[in-house]
Order: sequence, then C-alpha cells, then structure tokens
Amino acid sequence: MAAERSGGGDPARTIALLWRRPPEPKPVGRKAKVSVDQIVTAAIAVADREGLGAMSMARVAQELTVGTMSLYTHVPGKAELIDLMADTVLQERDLTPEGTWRERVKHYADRTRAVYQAHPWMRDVSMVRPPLGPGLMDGQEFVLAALADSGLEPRHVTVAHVAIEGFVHGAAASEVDDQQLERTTGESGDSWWGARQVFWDDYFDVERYPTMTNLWNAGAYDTDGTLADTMRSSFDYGLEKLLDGIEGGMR
Amino acid sequence: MAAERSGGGDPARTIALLWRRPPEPKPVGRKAKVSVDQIVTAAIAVADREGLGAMSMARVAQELTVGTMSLYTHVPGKAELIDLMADTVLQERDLTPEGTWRERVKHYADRTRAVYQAHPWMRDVSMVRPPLGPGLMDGQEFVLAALADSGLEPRHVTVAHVAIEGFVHGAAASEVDDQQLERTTGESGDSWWGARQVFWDDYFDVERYPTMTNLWNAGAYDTDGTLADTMRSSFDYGLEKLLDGIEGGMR
DNA sequence: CCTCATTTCCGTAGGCCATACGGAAACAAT
DNA sequence: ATTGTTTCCGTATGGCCTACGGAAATGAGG
Repeated sequence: MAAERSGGGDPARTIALLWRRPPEPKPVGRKAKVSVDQIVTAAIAVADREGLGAMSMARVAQELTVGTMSLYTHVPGKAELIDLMADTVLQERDLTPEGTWRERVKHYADRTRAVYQAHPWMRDVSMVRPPLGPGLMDGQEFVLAALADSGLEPRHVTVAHVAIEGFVHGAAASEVDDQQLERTTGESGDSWWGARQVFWDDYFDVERYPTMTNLWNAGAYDTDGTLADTMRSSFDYGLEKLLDGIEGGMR
Repeated sequence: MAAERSGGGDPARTIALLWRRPPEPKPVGRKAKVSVDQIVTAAIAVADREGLGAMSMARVAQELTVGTMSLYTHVPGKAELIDLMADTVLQERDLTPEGTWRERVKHYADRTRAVYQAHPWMRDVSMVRPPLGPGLMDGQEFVLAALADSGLEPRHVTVAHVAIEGFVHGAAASEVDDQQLERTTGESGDSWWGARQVFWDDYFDVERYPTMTNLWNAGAYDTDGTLADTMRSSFDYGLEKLLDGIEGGMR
C-alpha cells in the first residue's frame, strides 16, 4: 500500500516512547516478558530480512516467542512501531562535525545513504511527518549547522535544507529500491531487465525515440560496473551539482 | 507495505498490455463485460479518491459492478494493474518541446509534478523497475533530447538524466506525501504538527540543538504561506540549483 | 434448432493482515 | 490469603489476493 506511518494515536505517548521516557517505575504487577527495545530490535530484524511488508505484529511477536497481543501493551500500534524503527536506525549515523561545510553535508548524505543500504525498508517510510525523535533531530541539527556555517542567509538555509533533505532521502530511496524488490520478489535487477529484452526487440521504435537510439549508438549506455555502481555515481554526481548550485548562488 | 509493483508474471504479456496490443481478435465466445481500459480507469479513480491502499481488486470490481475474479481474465494480477495505472497517468503529461534545454527540463519537471499532484498514489509506485510503456518512454526521450541539446557529452547526459529523474520523482513524491496522508488518515499536516506542540514544549533541548534555536530566533521559520507553498518553493529551488550545477560543470 | 468449441464470468475457499475486547495469570504489598 | 495492579494472550471481526473449477454466454456449422 503505502508509507503506512502516521501515529494516529496519542502524540504525547509516541514522543515519550521515541525519547524513551518511561511513564514511571512500576514496582507492582506481573513482570514484563519483553521490552520496547526488544520489540523494536526484532521488528527491524524482520524488516531488514524480509521487507516492511513482512513486518507484521504477528511476525514480530513470533520472533520474540510471545503472543501477538502482548506487543500492544508496550507499543500503541503498528504505525508507532514504525516510527520507533525509523528513528532508531537514523541514530546509527554517527555524524562527526569535521571539515568544510560541503564536506559535512557530503558526510551526512553518505551516512544517511548507509542507513538506507542497511535498512532498505526505509524507502517505505514517509519523512513528511517524521518521527520527532533523537535520530531525526540530531541529523537535522547537523545539516543546519553545516549550512549555517556556509554563509547562507538564515532564510536560505532553511530552503536549502529542505532541498538537500529531499534529494538525499529521495536518491537513497530509489537506490535501495532495487535491493528491496530483489529481497521481496526474489528477482535481481539484472534478471528483471534481462527478462524484458523482448521490449527492445519487439516494441522499441527507433523513429519515435531518436535521442535514445543515438545515445545508445554513441555508447552512452555502455557500462563497466553493475547497475548498483551506476546509481551510486548518480547519487554522488547529483549531490555534487546541487551543492555547486547552492554555492554558486551565494556569490 | 511497500512499492508493490513488480510484475511477477509473464513480462511479454505485461508489455503487450502496456502498449495495448491485444493478443488477436476473438470472434467466438462470450462477450466481455469490461475492457482493460475500463479496469484501469476505475482503478485510477479509486486510488485517486482513497489511495493505493484502498485500491483492491474487489473494490475495483465493485466499481464496475462485476465479480472480483472477472478482472483476472483481462489483467494478470494486481502488480500488473498498477503498472498500467502508472503508465497511463504518465501519459497525461503533454510535453511540448519548446524553449532552451533548461526550460524544457523545467517543463518536464512541472508536468511530472502535476501528475503526482493529481495522483498522489504515484508516491507508492517504485520507478526503479518501471513500466516500460509509452508514458514512461516518451518522458525519458523528452528529457534526454533536452540534455543532448545542452552540449553535454553523451556519457554525462545519461548520468545527469538519472540525477534529474531521481530529483523530480523524489521531490514530487515527498511533496504529495502530505496530501496522501491527509487523505488516508483524515488529518491535515498543520493539524498534525499542531498536535505535536508538546514536543517543542517538553522535549526540545536548546543546548542540544543550538543551530535550530538560532535559526528559529532569526525568524528563518517564519512563513507567510502554507506548508504546501514551502514545499513548492523547495522543489523549484532545488531543481534550479541542480541545473545550475549541471550547467556550470559544462564550462 | 441443436451441438459444440471457445471465451468470459464469478462463487468458494485458503491463508494472510491489524486490533478491540475481556478474561486469565503473575506479582507486590498488606 | 487477599487485594490491587499489571501483563499476557485467545478469540473474533472484517479486510486482502488469487488458485481453482464450474456455470453461463456466444458464434459457427450442421
């Protein structure tokens, strides 16, 4: 379906969970078999292996040898669990503030990209209404600090920030899409394209697509590395050009 | 769940459907109550109104007053139906080749953005293994022609193309994310942020986030328009800077 | 009109999913 | 041993996709 995060429940409860502020100590009552951390860890493990689609409450409970409904004692629902998962993996970026502002933005992009590589299901998590936890907030502060040091006006810092965030998450997402599809469908990108050879043979119209034909003949699509390499270069190229443009606008 | 397109079935069948090449005329047998076009149109209508999550085979069949399983006579399965939907709405961009190469790329970006605006469920459709139909192909040809006219080397045309494609789809996707969430959850972005006021009151740490605090105090987050306006400017700003960078790299 | 091959229509059934509800079980304090 | 509190979890509801196979409709040939 979709980016199925939203946190329909009580926002205060979700935010308290994100910052791991337990409601209060409970010396009385039955001992808990599982903790929030265990649930989040197990959920991430399932999603890493089999995709977000396979991360069901029943599946996570099974992983912890616990009844499905037990999870609801610790976590309001599935949407909130996804919030917790996302913020947790965003904390894996350890962002060291070294170098020029450009180097720091590049560093941020690389670390974020690494998160997506390690957790391809992040593709399916919308960042428009993000989990307001430490993982997200620390990243924002890091990029904003770099941009503020660049000499941009405060006003332009915020708009450049949104553009960079959008590019990084968007590019990282489309880069791991391929792997995620491979994981869920069991078919690799190369094999997928290979199976569609029939398209180039029977449907591609040279007259309708002259530019593609020319580029093909000019060897523009000859490639040494894999499809993953190509996407990686595009990520770097695009970010570089975007930063060039931002820098150029300052002078 | 996810970007639930993949076309696990026979690729040749799917491609034939995308280009609307019927297998052959059938003078014999029971008359069909519905056509492929009707199914695709109804599916798009449902997804437009209620999101891709609500676009189930049963729901589409209901729309056409037909049994659920009847759809499978005309369409291999849900994944292929989504392929058909995506390529159909991409055909709605009518791309007129006028102006400089930059103007044409901008034109392409705007038309693609309009598609996402009209069909927010496109956010959930992965473009990594795209539907190889006329809608997608015509768009690719258009951008490549613009870039080829720019004077870029063939080699750089392809990498710039991937970067632009990624930016446009990524930015358009995150721009409509908000609307889609509003549609499915019934809560607007403003109301969502408002309900999380508690975060700024009780959790935001001024010492931990000095840059954000400074920017806030400098009025960088004061805004005249809505959240949608802000995202729109970022889309334009980011594309502009990306094209600046690409153009600058040529000299 | 009847037969028959061909095509489409679609009911049923199996195996998934989230989660509301409410009772059973475990534990600390009295 | 009782009581209050908390956690655990079985059941049930209403959804989803689609494999299977039989019923219904249609045109052609007799």
